[in-house]
Amino acid sequence: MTHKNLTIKEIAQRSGVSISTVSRVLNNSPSVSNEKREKIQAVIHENDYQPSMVARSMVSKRTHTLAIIAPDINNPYFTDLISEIELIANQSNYSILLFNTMSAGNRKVETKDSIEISVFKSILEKQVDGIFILGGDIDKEDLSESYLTALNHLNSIIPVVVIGQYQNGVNCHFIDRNLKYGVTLITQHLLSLGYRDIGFIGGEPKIKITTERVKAFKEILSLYSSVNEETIILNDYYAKDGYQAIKLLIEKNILPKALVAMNDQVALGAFRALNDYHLSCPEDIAIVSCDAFPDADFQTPRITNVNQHNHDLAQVALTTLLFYLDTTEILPENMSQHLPELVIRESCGSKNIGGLKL
Amino acid sequence: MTHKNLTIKEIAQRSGVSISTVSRVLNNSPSVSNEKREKIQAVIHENDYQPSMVARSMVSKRTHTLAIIAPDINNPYFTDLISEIELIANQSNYSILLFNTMSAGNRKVETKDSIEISVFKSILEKQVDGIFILGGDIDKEDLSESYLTALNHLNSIIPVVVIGQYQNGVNCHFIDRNLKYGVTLITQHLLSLGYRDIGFIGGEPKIKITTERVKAFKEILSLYSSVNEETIILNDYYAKDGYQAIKLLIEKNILPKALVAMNDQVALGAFRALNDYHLSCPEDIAIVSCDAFPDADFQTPRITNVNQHNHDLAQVALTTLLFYLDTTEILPENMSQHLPELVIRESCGSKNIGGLKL
DNA sequence: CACTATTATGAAAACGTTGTCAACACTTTT
DNA sequence: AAAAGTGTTGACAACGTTTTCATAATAGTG
Repeated sequence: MTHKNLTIKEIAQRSGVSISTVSRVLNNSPSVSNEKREKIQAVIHENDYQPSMVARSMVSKRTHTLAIIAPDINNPYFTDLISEIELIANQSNYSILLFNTMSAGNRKVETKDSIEISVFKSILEKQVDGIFILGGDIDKEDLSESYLTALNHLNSIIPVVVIGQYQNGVNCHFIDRNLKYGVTLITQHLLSLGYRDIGFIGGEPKIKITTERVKAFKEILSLYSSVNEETIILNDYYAKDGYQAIKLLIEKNILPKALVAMNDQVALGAFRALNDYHLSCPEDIAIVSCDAFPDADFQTPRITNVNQHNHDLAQVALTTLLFYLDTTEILPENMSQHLPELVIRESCGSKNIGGLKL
Repeated sequence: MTHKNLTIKEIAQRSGVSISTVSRVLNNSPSVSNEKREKIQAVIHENDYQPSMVARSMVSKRTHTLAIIAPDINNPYFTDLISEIELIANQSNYSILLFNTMSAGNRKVETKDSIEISVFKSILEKQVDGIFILGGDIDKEDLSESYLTALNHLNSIIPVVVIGQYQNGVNCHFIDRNLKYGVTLITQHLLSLGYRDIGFIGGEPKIKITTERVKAFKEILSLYSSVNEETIILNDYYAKDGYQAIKLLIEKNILPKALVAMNDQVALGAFRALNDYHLSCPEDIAIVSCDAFPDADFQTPRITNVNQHNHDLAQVALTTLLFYLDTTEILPENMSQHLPELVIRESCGSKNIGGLKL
């Protein structure tokens, strides 16, 4: 803390030129004599001079910073997205301002005034160039009026890209997650293995990700079998919830032959509960998941799941946002993204049952 | 993007006062007549006016932003720290600029010029008020000369707090992790259960976290038994590495009776490998871990491990950094933090062996 | 050789705040 | 009644850049 960064003025003085000329070499303007350019560059280098982004932002109106709003950065789904966005953003010379709204996860906070709305204020203050919303309030089926106005106001000043399901009345750009396709894929896999008695576990009830998936699940299941509402247990997205779901099904004595879990964590919790009741997957029950997390291939049993290609999602989101940064007012067509991909491992019991066809 | 944020000038005009007066109400200066204050506040509210942090930073030299440099935000250890730091920082009105250096993890990048050094430059540019380094290059046993100068230069301008082991020649403030204590604790537990043939798996070889732990492991083990270097397998911090380690030990036919794993992920990978060889934990071998990750209690077997109380670490780190922000030049005494805590579950086999004492 | 392009340079305004200072209108003190 | 204090207010400099504009120096043209 003894040192301080020099200013362009001091660089100019030490190089014996004007501020303007230094600015020119900083911005690679061609109209500077080689002699002075070299001298200036030498001085810059000697003093480890870094131009102040703050001052630059002052005039350019750009902070080269993007905000990410995520509800729970301890959840692998979000960190996967965040790390991918961060990577690509850095390559395009943008930094990431991270806001963890804690509106999901172990340490979830319930307040009457949404944390997210107050986060919007901070973001406005910070004058980021663009904003990603990865989940949280935006996923609720019943958006509050105040949240909606706050979000639309935000979006009217700074472009917002939401990774999630489209919501009526929200003006932001949505990157759709193709939620239905993934569940359909994996439920179909269970069906094609011969399972008919299939339930669904995990996911918060009034959240779009959950409701959309459950809806798609019921649709496909009802084509081949009947839906038993009792074996659809919605609580939350974590291991404890898979555990609780299994416990409930067993206690009520309605454990089905197969289950679709919201994600790998829920599946993990389910495995644990089964073990505690001396049952095992896939012998006694098949369990698959809609959302792959990093260690699926190391769990016992290895989890049959759907790889949602979140990396790819992040890429599309960033491209979209960068687009809006420059070319205001024009809407791009939906960009391509990889479709969810079924990854067959052990927990579906495909090895045991062995390819019954539909 | 149709709207734009007003400036203080426009607020002043619409309120019929000078810029200075508006600035006074923004900063709660007492010397403003009630009449004008109310008028101005009304105008501010009507227009959703947010003062520009950029302009404020320009004059105050403070951005109210802290940077976090982490090597792999897909690793629960880091997200745990990040989310805790973010939470407390927000409460103190600081925002978090996140830099993921990808110097660890699945997508690790190797370059001749350290990514971290280039991150230092971005950070300098952004003029954050303080910096956290959570891991990465700083943990290397042999720090490169260029990294060291870059880091010390950075720290001479912006205060840096490192969560990690002290390094000679680095001037930053270090928050020590008490690494030794945790391994000692858990190794002692194995010893007290009667195990003598104990190995160690996981962790990158030339990284301080690893070397410190292995050293402590050897120290305590050698008091009661002999150390077999062959059963110490250092590769990396992830599930694949636990898997690989077990595979190696089995192939060389030197699988010990118990293993200390670097962290829960390594343990998970080890469980998986055992299963593939039709062995099981803890019946055939006990496996415990030095670093707890969220789902330890849902794995099969439930993992006996050490809770390092990382939350607490984050708290200390933030307090330290905030201290340096205001009171330059003075060193605070080490703040208290929770000691690592042994959590006995199943994977140590304590239930089977049942309390042999040392 | 005068006249116009072209290139290199610096002065000064602008960005949106805060902070210092002076000025004004009142009170209060002497 | 003059002096001194107190509470409100606005003008203006400052923060570190970029950008616009004018100008000086050089080269190219008829």
